[in-house]
Amino acid sequence: MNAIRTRFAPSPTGFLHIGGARTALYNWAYTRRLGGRFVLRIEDTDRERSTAASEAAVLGGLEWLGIDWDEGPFRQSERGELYAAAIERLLAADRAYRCVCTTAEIEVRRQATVATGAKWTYDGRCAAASYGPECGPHAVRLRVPKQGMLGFDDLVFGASGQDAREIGDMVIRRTDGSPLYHLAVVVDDVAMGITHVIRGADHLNNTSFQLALYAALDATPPLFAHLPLIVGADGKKLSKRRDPVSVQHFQTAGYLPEAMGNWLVRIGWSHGDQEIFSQGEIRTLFDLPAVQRAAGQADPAKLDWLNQHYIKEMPRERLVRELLPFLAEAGTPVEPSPELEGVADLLRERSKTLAEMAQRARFFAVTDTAFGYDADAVRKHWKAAAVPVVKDLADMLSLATTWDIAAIETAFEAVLARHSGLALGKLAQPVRVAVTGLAASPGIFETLALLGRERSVARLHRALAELPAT
RNA sequence: GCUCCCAUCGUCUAGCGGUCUAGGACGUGGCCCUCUCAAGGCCGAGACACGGGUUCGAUUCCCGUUGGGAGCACCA
Repeated sequence: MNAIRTRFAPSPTGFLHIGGARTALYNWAYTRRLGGRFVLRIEDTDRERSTAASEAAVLGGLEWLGIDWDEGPFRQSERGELYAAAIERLLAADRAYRCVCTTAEIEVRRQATVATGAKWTYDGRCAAASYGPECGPHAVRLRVPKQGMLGFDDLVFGASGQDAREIGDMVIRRTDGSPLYHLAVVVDDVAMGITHVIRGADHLNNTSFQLALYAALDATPPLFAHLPLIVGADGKKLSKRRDPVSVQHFQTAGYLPEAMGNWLVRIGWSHGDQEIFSQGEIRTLFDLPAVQRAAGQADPAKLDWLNQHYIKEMPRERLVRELLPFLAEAGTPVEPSPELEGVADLLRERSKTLAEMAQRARFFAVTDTAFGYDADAVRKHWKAAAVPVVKDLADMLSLATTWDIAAIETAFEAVLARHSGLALGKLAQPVRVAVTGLAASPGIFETLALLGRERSVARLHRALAELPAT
């Protein structure tokens, strides 16, 4: 049996959309599992809306997600002769004809038809006229069968298709000579030997017309698999305005590509009760029959959970590498160090995103004099009664000969005992405020250990000198 | 409006006639742990849209209703 061939065919009209990303992921996974070839094709026939920058954004998004392709990217804007030749062939075989109706004329007739409550399809006025190339400005229309069923067996939706007479003779070449989307798609899919077309369900209704195109081109249609759409949090179509839709948005917000892929693959697909899928599992387990038919909502909270899961599992070195740009972005650039790795380790259980982690790492990345104190934290924990205790601790720590968690804990215990068995919390919280400026942070011993003796003591002294006790 | 599609907890889903007092996960409420925040553990609330059939038996099959979605271009 021959290897399957699939394709992902985005329009570079913005950034990589999460719906498109999922379509690409499904195509990729399906193809990889079956050992086929995955083709990337840029549908940029709409030159108004297509830019090199957005094409780069789409490609970059795919690469970030770990989706690789075997052929392409091909650009439809570079394949015009192919479409022109196909249209000429259809014309020569009388499977298409020239139409001199203007859009204004058609609009009048369309209105009249719609007014009767009927569905409009082109009325075939030019169908029998046999206009030649010299008929003046004209479009080209495909002769679509007027009876019978243009049906297919969708790999996800099952028996699909519609009555041929619902379709009408569609334009395949504009008056300006440019080919229409459907023509270009079908010609390309035939030329590229695509065996499985896996795409969004918004194309389900278009498929019948494309089937007519395959027939007119004497080509065997591929198998089709339509994917339910991803809808917004309100159940409505994703809106660029309301919903975060671009993959790049999530990337810059500090989400990991594996979390993104895991999130997307589970919207509309499942494998029993399994929730966590590595990239490798996706490509060995994904299959079309398990794809859902109902549109699914993208739940950001689930993404957060997934992202934290992958942050918790990530090897220390890579975590730091991923975190670095976010630290710089947060205004606290810092060089990699064993201490930073330690900070990342403490923070991985407390961060949903890398951006959040960078914020939490601020206490470590910021210089000892540049960081500020959270007013609420100071008011709540920097009590007059605590000041002498903190002072004691600062003295004790400044004399410490070893600096590790055990030594710091011992110092705390000694100070606490000296102050008639004060609870640890009464000391830990003011120290936390002095050293991080915040009421919440990783464990206080760990925090001090990573900060080092110099910085810890300096911050305690600074707080003692500057903070108003209440 | 017309054509097509879809319908299990708030969300993603398991379920492919009896195994369902409907399972899991996220989220959510409570408890435990605890120097804070998390993480973690335990417990809880939470759904088969509705109405008809078919069947000994429907979450599962069929038909309506309702609700949602998509498509109806010389856009892609």
